[in-house]
Amino acid sequence: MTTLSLNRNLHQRLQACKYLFIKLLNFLSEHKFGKIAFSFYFAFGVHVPATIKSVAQYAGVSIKTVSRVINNEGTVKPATLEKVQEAIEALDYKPNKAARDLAGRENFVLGYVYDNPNAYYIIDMQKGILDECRSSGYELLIHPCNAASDNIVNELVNMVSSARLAGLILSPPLSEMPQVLSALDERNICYVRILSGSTTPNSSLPSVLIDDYKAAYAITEHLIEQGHSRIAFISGDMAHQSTIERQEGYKAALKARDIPVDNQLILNGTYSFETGVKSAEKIVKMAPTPTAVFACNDEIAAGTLFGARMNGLDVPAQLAIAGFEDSPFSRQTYPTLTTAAQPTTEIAKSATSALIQCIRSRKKAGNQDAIRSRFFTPQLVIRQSTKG
Amino acid sequence: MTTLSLNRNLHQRLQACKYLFIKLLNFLSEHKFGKIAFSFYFAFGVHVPATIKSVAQYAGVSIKTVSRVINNEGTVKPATLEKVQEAIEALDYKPNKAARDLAGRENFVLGYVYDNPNAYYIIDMQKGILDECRSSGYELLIHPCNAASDNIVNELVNMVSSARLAGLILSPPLSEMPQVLSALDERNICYVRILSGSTTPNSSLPSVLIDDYKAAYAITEHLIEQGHSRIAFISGDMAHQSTIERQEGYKAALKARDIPVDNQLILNGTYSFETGVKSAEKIVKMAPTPTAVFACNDEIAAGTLFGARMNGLDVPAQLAIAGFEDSPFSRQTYPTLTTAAQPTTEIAKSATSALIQCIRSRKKAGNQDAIRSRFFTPQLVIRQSTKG
DNA sequence: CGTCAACATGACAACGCTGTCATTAAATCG
DNA sequence: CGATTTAATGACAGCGTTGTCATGTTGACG
Repeated sequence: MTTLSLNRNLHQRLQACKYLFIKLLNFLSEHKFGKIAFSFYFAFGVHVPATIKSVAQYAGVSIKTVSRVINNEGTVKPATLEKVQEAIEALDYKPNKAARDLAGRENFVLGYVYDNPNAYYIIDMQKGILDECRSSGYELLIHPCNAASDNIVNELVNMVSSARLAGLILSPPLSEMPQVLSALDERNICYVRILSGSTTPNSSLPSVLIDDYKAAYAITEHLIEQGHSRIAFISGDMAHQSTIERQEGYKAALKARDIPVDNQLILNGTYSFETGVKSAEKIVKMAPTPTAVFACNDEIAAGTLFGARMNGLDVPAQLAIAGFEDSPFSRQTYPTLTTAAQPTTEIAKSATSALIQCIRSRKKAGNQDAIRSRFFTPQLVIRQSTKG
Repeated sequence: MTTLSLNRNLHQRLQACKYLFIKLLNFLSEHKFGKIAFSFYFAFGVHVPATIKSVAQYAGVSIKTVSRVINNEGTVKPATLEKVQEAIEALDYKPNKAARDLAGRENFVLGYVYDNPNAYYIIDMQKGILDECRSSGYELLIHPCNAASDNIVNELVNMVSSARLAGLILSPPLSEMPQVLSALDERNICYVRILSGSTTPNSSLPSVLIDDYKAAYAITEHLIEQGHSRIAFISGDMAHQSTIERQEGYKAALKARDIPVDNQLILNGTYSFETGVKSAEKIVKMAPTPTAVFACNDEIAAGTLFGARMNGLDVPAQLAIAGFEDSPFSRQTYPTLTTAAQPTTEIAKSATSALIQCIRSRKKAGNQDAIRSRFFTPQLVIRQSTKG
């Protein structure tokens, strides 16, 4: 046997040597270097990141105690805590996410799922989520998808299980799809919803509510104050609750001023530039022509502006246009667009922190803090497109 | 001792029971259920994902062989391979990323680092990268950052080491910053660069090259063909190589038609709407007034359009405007903008696949496939803003 | 039909952390 | 101030992979 193994090919022999050598180095480092910052440079200039073990050794405690410190378990004596924190600092220790994920039940990864053609919105959302993630040690998996796909429920569930996600951030329209929500509930998956509305949904999970109704009311009110009474409304996708809320706000504001709601002035569409263009063409043909348009978002509004101009209409003199969302390009049309600004990055942060809180409270069975919704109301921003 | 431990608090006792119970269940599942699809539902409806172990057992091989199959190591007999693949299918096995990351040297995570205010570009890039990642089992970490920050090099290096990234995708301007590149090289970090140029950079790492020069040449040529000879050029940030390439292309096209390059017609700026607005104001004051403008990107072009209109100029009759990039909003201005279209999503895919290939070839020391650059040339898209 | 590569496969120790439970130190109480 | 609870800490076994090395197995060759 031994003679045979001596005849094995050179490659394997060399590997064996290397292996032994590494063991030797590890042994030496463990027994000789004591309080030296392992994290710097090792023999051969190989960077060896600090591990929980080296921190424990440096601080003179067990690895479990270090684990307690980094997980904020709270059952560590102040003196010990300080020692450990010093060690962490000194060694520039960063917990290995893979190891934590493997050892623990859930991964420190959140998923952001969206189906939204608005690039600016997505970028702002990502920014807010990332900010919050970084300060809590979570990572973010982004997942653009097609909400209309038949397979969307499976797709999401698979993603959660295969990436072992700790939780999901859902923005509209996914946050408003019952089949998605119930599938997640069934599998006990944590999620936070960002959605349109003003009342807390009946759910044990957190939500961030955007009061589109109130903002749409304010926009409509503003148009009325500018002297308009024939105000057209261009809807986005009816699958988005926001469309409905905005329409309701529009109607309510009209009613409050005793202006009858004329259903012919309400045009259906999607959240797209094209909808705006097409709607503008319909609007110019109406008689009497509306003097103002409230478009469900800035993209539609920009399209409407485009269409109005193609038809030789002056904005705002002949047609006032208001959008919604405060996309950068609402400032980049001529004239600039009146709109409602929502603090997207703030909303994202708020949602993310709610989600993380929810995940944490789930881990500790007892600690069922009341889940509270958070509320935001987009603010009216008056620009050139409605100011005669 | 024993009596003492019997008096321990109830909580700990219960946990001990639970622990034993789980062990029992595991034991049973291992010794009784043989070829049953463990992955479905376990006692108590708890979903237990298949592991490499269950696959091995199902297929009647060792876990190492399964590992060989999922890593495509190629040293598995066809018959065995098939057995294992069947087992994987049957159990719906998905390798646990955390475990792979922990056991292996590098994580299956790529980083996309960017500092770019153009939301559409970022979204398209993300989409392409994600597509490629999904089909190769990688994950994506996105990292928006500030390239002008003093600390940018440290920030990136820290990110790579703390998330144990396998590689980085760099888009401009980060892909063109020597200090960033050399820091990454020093630490032997794999990256792929997307950058402006037409010649392969001197590097052992892959690049994706965008031939801005050629595209800018084409745009300028188009303007000349429309009868323009006084063509202003509005630069983006000079820190972007693309700005320089585009300017060079512009100059070369002029020279080729014997039109002298007038440096007064070249305006400096940043890749922003504001730059366009301000430049338009300077342009209308020039005498003789330029009849065409080539803006370094669509955002500047949109700003120029805005500024021109503010000054009562008709586009394209009095001033033709061309942009660059084919952002969606180049289609959403009135008139629509002539521009150069780059297939951003394709570029992202190409870059990502190059990176993954590079990472793989690094793992196997011998397999040094030649690193080849990939080339893209943005294509001229003629729209209303330059067509009298 | 023994010999010896080359090929195929397996046993087992890492990887760095958290969960479980045992143990020790500190606090509380009768 | 000893008994007993409670707080703090530690020892150690996983978690699901991959890397290392050893051990079959096969096939070509003399």
